[in-house]
Amino acid sequence: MENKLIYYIRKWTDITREKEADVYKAFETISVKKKQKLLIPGDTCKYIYFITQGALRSWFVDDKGVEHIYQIRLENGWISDLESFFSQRPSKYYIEALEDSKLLRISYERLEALYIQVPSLERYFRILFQKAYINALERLNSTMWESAVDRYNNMMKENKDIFQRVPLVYIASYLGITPESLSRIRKKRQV
Amino acid sequence: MENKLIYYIRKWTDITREKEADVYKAFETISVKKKQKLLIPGDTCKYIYFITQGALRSWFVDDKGVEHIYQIRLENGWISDLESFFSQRPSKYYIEALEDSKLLRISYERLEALYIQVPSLERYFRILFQKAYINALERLNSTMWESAVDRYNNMMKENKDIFQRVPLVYIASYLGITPESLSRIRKKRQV
DNA sequence: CTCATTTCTTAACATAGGTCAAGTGTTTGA
DNA sequence: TCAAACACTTGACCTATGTTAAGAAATGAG
Repeated sequence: MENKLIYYIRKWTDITREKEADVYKAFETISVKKKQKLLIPGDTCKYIYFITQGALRSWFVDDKGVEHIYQIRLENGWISDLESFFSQRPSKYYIEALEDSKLLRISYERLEALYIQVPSLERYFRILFQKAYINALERLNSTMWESAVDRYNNMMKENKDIFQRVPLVYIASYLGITPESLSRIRKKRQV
Repeated sequence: MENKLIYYIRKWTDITREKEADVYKAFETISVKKKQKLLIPGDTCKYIYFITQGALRSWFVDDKGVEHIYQIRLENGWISDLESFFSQRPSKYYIEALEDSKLLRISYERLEALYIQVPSLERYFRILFQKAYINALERLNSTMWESAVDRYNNMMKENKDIFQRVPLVYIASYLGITPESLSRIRKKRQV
């Protein structure tokens, strides 16, 4: 199998070849063009997406009309609005491709059925959310207590690939600062 | 059963009375006095704790010696350092009781065994972490994009009980501001 | 009941990062 | 292929929140 999804499930759980096939069959492959939107506010998020190739971002627009990016994801990551997906209620987020991308998607009903058919999947997602939660708390601590410069440096260290592929405006927003500030930080660094 | 843990598991999963008993037996009940510590930096977090009564906080100390609170939890919540617990590596956090409290605790090995014995528990924790992750992202967005005043007002609306039971110094840190700032915010409000 | 400690408030001053405005490259799509 | 849209930078100025320092109020242990 050419994608990493099955690879990760296999890594974290005991799963039979047969069940792997069930999982694989439950996902649909889709291709999206750069700038194509997978979700807009008001719509309910029908799918969660595993990225096999490409890059996507997710953001919301505040009352003043300013965009705030809360996720940037590359291949082998998941993207969705989980709150909308799991509650099956309208989302406040956009999801859009930053590059032409290839995705695996699964719907809410299909996933619920699959949890029952393949209990290892429940374990996989338990571990996935556990890690995601720990990461989110780390990002929270860093946003609350580190300076913009430190956050920039950390991201440079840990997600260098994102800087090569994603416009700085989006990275600035993801870091919680303005593009102007990011520009100044980068200027200082080079000296 | 007098505590809410089984209640929540029952609410989110299909679990038999027999398996409920297995879960119940796997947890130990402990009592802690106000100011008693359950975890200090350098130690590995041996347990996750479900609070049946009381209040606890968790924090870390930065290189300048400043305390940063990242969790405040009341009864019917969980508290732990998940990163240390799941990796079984040393923690950088403190956990301490803010009031005399009663807790249910389970060790890493015991929990891993219980997942196998009671698959519904895997589902319970999958849903728990899913919700926790969604909350952490909400808190992140609010920290990044809302003013301290808005964060204070939201917390007042959603966690009024915490204000009645926890010193403001801790709440300020949890909100990502100094006690002085919180004091100013509260003063303005009353006018 | 009382002294020590903890918690909270206030004020003067400092600063990181935001805002506004303008300008220069660089893609992109008709 | 060339205008329009996007991406990035720079500078002058502004503001929310931090820092430092002090004191008042509340709480708690002996």
